[in-house]
Amino acid sequence: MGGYMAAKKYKLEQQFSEDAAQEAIRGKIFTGVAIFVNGYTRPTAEELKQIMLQHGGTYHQYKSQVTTHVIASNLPDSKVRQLKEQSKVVRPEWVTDSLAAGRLLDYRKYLLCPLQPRGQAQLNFPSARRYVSDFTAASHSHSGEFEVVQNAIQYFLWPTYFLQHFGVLQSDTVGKLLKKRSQNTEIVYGWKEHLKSSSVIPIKSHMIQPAQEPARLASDDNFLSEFYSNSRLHHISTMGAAFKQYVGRLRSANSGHFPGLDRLRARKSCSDDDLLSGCTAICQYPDAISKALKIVVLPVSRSIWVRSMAGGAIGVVMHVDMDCFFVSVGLRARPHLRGLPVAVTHARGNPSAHSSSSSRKQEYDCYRQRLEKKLGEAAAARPSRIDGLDEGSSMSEVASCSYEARQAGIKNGMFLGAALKLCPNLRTIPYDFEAYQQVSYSLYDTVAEYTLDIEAVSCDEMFVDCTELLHQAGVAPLEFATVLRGEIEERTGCTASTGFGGNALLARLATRRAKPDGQFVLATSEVERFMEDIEVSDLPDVGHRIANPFACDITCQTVQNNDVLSQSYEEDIKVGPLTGEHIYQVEGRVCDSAFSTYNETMQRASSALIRFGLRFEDNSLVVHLDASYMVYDTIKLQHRVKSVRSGRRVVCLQVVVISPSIPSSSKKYGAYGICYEFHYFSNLQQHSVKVHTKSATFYQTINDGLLRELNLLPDFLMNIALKMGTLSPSVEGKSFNILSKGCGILPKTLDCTYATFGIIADVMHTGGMHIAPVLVETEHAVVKILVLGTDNIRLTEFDILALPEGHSIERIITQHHCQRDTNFKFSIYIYWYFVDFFETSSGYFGHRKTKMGVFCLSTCLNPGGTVAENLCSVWLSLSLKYELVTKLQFTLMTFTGNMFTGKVDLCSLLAPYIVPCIFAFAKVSVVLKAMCSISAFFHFVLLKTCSNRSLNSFFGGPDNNTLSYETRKKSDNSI
DNA sequence: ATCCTCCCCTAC
DNA sequence: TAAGGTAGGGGAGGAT
Ligand SMILES: Nc1ccn([C@H]2C[C@H](O)[C@@H](COP(=O)(O)OP(=O)(O)OP(=O)(O)O)O2)c(=O)n1
Ligand SMILES: [Mg+2]
Ligand SMILES: [Mg+2]
Repeated sequence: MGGYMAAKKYKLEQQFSEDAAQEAIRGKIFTGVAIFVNGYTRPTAEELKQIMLQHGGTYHQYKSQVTTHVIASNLPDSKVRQLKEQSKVVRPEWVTDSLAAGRLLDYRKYLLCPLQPRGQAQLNFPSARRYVSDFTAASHSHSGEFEVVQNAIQYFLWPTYFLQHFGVLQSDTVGKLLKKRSQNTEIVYGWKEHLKSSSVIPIKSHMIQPAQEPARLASDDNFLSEFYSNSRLHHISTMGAAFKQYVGRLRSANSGHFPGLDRLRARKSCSDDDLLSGCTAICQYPDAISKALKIVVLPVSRSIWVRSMAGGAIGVVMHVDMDCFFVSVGLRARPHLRGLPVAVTHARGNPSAHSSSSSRKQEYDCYRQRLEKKLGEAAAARPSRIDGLDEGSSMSEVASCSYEARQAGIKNGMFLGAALKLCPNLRTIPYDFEAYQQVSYSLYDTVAEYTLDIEAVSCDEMFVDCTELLHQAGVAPLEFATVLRGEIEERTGCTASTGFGGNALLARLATRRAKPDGQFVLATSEVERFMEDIEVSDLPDVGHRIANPFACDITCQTVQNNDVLSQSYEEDIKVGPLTGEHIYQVEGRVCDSAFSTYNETMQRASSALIRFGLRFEDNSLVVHLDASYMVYDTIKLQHRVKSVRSGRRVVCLQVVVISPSIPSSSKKYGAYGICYEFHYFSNLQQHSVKVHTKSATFYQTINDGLLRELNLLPDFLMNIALKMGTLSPSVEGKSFNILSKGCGILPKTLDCTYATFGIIADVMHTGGMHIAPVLVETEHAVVKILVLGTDNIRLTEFDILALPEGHSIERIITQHHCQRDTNFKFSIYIYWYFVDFFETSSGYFGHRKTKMGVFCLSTCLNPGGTVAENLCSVWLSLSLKYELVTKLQFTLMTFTGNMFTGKVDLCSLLAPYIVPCIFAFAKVSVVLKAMCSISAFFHFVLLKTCSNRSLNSFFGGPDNNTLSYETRKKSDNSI
């Protein structure tokens, strides 16, 4: 275990010395050169990076628009084609020879592929202005039938956007090459041949409406619905989102009565002392931290905090997960299979079911190539899912397998063929998605009888904050677990396992120990020992890509050997400070993950893309197919987006293109052999557009834009889809957490450098635990007014303390910045800085960054009032209506940058304290110093339903709050 | 200095 | 036959 950390440390030290070396810049022969290294090279990517850094060049981790040269020693043709032409693909000798020569040599002698086109093709785009206004005009001619889709399509078709962003295709490289390839008869015939023999659903012309007519949904509605109804991944994804929503709905409808609690109370059997020790065993923090917390807390409201923090207890988190979920559900109707190895699959595992076993080998080849494309040469050495499979083996995936099957080594996600090799008498049962959903509802409903402090994870899994519940019911964690699991099994016929811990990560790890059909409490005192048995790869969110460099023994043993090290690290992904901290928990034997149980954000992205079986029969149809499929997706998106309320939007067009060099395609994946995927992004901040999805113009636009301007040969287009992201809840959204990372008007991350602030690091060492010290100088607390557009996009901001007294907010805003005719709303925004210390003595996590603690009141205020009046009204309103804010979540940051989080109820007693406290904070009062001296910062979390109406009634109603006007959008649209 | 964009990665 | 969908976090680096 120490090995990988040694390796990690070595790596970071190298990084640091590189940085130092960079300071002394030598010759600058590579000035203006920006390289990206693709695949294996000699010298290695790491060495090339060094050369670049030391000689004036730039090294890119990923290929980007400004990459001037791609360095590669050996690339498949398809990859060369994929690289855009401006980045000349050259051999690494160009760099080394130039270095040796002391000057930049002509790269053309070092081109990897002589076929590379030289000049940049000029594309003749119509002007953006005309393009958009044409589209708008066409849309308006169908008034009354508009789909109010906040739709990206036209922006993808906006030629200047392509020019700027679509390097790969727009530069004509791939387009031309694809075309060239298609003229190669062998390829074309191969492709057609394949199409005939494959199981692709061919799209017939009669399925397609003429472009002039209003078209319906997807080209082949049957295929789409059939696929979706059989796709397990689609189901679990959809159900996951649905249950997150469901919890929110339960919470809004909650009457405050929890029948489960009464049942628990009735059977209360343990004494208060037992209870207390049961809970504190889980969540007691080291003395130093408990003490520190009390320092913060006690001045605010002694009684509340003392109750919540009895014995230093912060919280008890429970994780619940159904045991082999799909199998358990399936076994309810098949009791005779209980105790046997069982798996849920589509195929029945009958080898004779394959008609042509000869294609199996081809299938495996294809699979291997995919892996290679994804992982590079390393794929060959890595164990893969097709190892040991033969002609008769089924490649149907095992969605879930029973614990008897797991004893044979079978795992979820394996191919059935491989599973049968491990366990020939494995029994397979079919999917039953409806039943899964019903059981899921029962599971959630059961837990919801006890508490609604639930964070849904998936259809079979959730986190539950039990702190309050256990205290109220007076039961110990294990007793609650017994009752709850009994009820779940009774109601669903399936078993669940639960784990308890002081935070979500520990709870999750505890569940793993508890399975199957068990429960496990991970006491604080046990954590260190427990973590000894945890591998890096056992941590959630650490998959093979992140774990690999740490898990690989060879790497660890060869730390001393430069060559081997750099080679084995060459392919590693970068581990940043956050991932590093996450991993550190294993080495440090600590688990103080800042996982929040209350990530109560709304859905912020939505997308749909099938990478299976969807193909086109002939070129003439592809346009219609594209269009209709896109319409399908758009509607699907629209439907979902309506329910999540989009504020800021980023839309992405995904285009799947089959690899031109590999005409033979995978049968398993329904002709999706080896594909390339392109993502084209567009930002819709300023543009809410109505798109008439049924007009002929719509199709024409897609036709022109996608196929002509992308110069994409239809033969190779597999699929296209839309993806909407960065959707943010609007003020009137229900049940939202305004402080969630990346949510709403708050930026996702805020970077400031350590050096910016004159911070005194007065380190306390207490009981072996480093506590972050005095962090904040008083002047670093800031109160701002944020001015937002109606779409929640920030227009401008003002520092309140720097504003003149006595002016109304409205006047300040209009005077300073915004046009009088601009529609806006505003909120008050309070924040302060703190230091994010990382362990530096060991050298592991040397990045020092400050982050920002944020407190935000994103509510409608009175624009006619002065700043002071508004602050006052916020305070009063909150005090009067304290139910609005029901939970206070706080975070304590330790010296190592780890965080402890906790939360307490806000009650009438506390609210009057906490609000002035915050403002005092912002106003640089004594309280600020007191609180900051132990480096805590607070998050307010609006957990309770917070409807627009209730907000308005608190803060004066919408009419007072929003200045009217209307012209901004319009003028933006007519660009 | 911070924001924005694009990408990779992970989980169920 | 088989049905490899999706949301969300992290990281790098250019844009502003
Ligand atoms: N690769 C995977 C993983 C999971 N699932 C589905 C089937 C599982 O039953 C369900 C829940 O996933 P879990 O990770 O909770 O696994 P199980 O519930 O099957 O087993 P466990 O007892 O380990 O929780 O999601 C799937 O289809 N494909
Ligand atoms: Mg499970
Ligand atoms: Mg699960």
